[in-house]
Amino acid sequence: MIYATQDIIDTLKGARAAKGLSQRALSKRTGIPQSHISKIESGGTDIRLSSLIELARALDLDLKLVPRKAVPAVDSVVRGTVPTVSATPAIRELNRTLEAIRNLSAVYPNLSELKQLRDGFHALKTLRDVGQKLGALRDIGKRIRGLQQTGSNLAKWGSPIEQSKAAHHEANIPAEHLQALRGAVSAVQNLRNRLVHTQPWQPSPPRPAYRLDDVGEDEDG
Amino acid sequence: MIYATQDIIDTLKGARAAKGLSQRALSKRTGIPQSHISKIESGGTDIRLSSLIELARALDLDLKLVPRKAVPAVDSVVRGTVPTVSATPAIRELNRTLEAIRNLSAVYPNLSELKQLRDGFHALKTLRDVGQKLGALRDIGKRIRGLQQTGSNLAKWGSPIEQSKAAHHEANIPAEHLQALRGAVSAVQNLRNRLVHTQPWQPSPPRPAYRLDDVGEDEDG
DNA sequence: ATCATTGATATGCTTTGCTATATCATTGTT
DNA sequence: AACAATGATATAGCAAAGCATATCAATGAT
Repeated sequence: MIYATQDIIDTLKGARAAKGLSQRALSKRTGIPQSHISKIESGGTDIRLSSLIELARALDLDLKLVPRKAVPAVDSVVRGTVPTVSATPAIRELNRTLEAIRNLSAVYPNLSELKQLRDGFHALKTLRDVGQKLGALRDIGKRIRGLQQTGSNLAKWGSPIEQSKAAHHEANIPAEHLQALRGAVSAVQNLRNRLVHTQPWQPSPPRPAYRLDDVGEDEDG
Repeated sequence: MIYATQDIIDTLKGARAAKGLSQRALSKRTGIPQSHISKIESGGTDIRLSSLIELARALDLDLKLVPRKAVPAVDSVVRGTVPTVSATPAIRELNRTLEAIRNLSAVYPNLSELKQLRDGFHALKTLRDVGQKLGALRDIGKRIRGLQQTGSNLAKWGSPIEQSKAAHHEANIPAEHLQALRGAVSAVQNLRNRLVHTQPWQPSPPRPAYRLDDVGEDEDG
C-alpha cells in the first residue's frame, strides 16, 4: 500500500528469508497462520500493531519510532552493527540448518551432539570465507533437516504445545539418527578446520557462550 | 497491552505533547478522528500499521525495524541526537506557538510578519536559557493564538481542504491583527535580545543537535 | 460568569484484520 | 514417478478497527 508500509514489510520479509525460515515455520513461531503471513508479505493487508510486533519479535527485530532527523544516524548504526547488508546464501543456509537444529533440540533436549552441532555452526558463521563452502553446507544441512521429518510423528515439532510436550517426556532418539548426528558433527568440525586452515590468522571466535534458545543471536548477516 | 505496544504509544503521545499539538490538531493533520487518537493513546485499541505510520509521519517520526542486537546502539544514537529527553515546558510552549504561526501562514501566506515571527521563534529555540522566560513566551503565544480563533470564519483552518482554499484567494488580514502580529514580532526580538544579553558568549550557531520536539518548520514555506 | 479548549467516551455503522482450514502450482529431492 | 516443502489463494465467520458525530467534565482564559 503506502510507501512506508512497504518498507516495513520488506524488512520483515528479508529478515525471515535471512533466517532461513519458511512462512510456515514463522507461522508456528508466532501463531499467525501461514496464509496470513503470505498476505502480509504480499502487501495485501494493513497489519495491526500487535501482529507486527509479534512478527518482529520472532525475527529478533525491535520496532522503534525514531525522530526523522536521527534516521540517517540510526541507519548508519544499524548498518554498522549488521555486517553484511543482505544475507549471503551461505548465511541463509546456516541459519536454516540452525533452525532445524533448534527444532531437534526441542524434541531431544540434553543431547550433547545437538549442542555440539549448534556450537559448530555458530563458529562457522564467524568465518568470513564460509561462503566458499556452500555446497558442503547444504549437504550437511540436508542431512540434519532430514532427521526432523521422519514420518508424521514429529510433524508438528514447531508448535509450542508440542515443544513443551516433548520437553516433558523426553523422546529417545533412533540409533541411526544419533549416528547421523555424530556424522554431521564431525563434518562440521572438518569443514571448520578446513576453513580456518585457509585463513590462519583468523582471531579466535569471539562467541564464547551459547544459549539454549540461541536463535535470538542469529543475525541476518 | 503488550509491553512493546505501550512503548510505541508512549512515544507517540510524548511526541505530540512535545510539539504542543492537541489531539484535535493532530487529528486534522492526519485525518484520524480525535476520538480515535484518544483511544489509541489510552491504549484501548490495536492500531493498524497505516494509522501508526500516518501518526508518526505527522509527528516527524519514522518507524523502523531494528535488529535486536543493534537496539542499544540505536537508543544511544537517538539519545545523543536528541539532547532533551523530555521537552521542557518552554519548548512545548514554543512549538505550540509555532504551530499557531503555521496555521496562520496557511490563511495569510506571504505575510512577512509571520515569516519574521517564525524565524524569531526558531532562533529562540536555540537559546539554552529560554526556559527562564516561560512567562513571556506564554504571553506572546497567547496573543498569537488569539488571532486564529476569530469567530468561526477560520474554524477549520487546520484541514488540508481549507488550507488549499485559503491559499487560493488570499484573505486580507484585519488591521488590528496585523498590528498584533507586529507587536509580537518586536516582542520576540526583544525577548531574544534579552536572552542573548544574558549569555554573551553563546557560540554563534549552537545548532547543537536535533530535538525530538523540533518541528520540521521548513516545509510550508 | 461565560466561553473555548482539551481529552475522554459513547453510539451507529462500515470495513477489514485475523483465524481456521483447504487447495493449488512450483520446485526440488529421492 | 512419488513425495515433501514452499508460497499464494480461497472461503466463512468472528472480532475489532476505523469513521463520523456528539456529549461531557475539567481547565483556563476573558
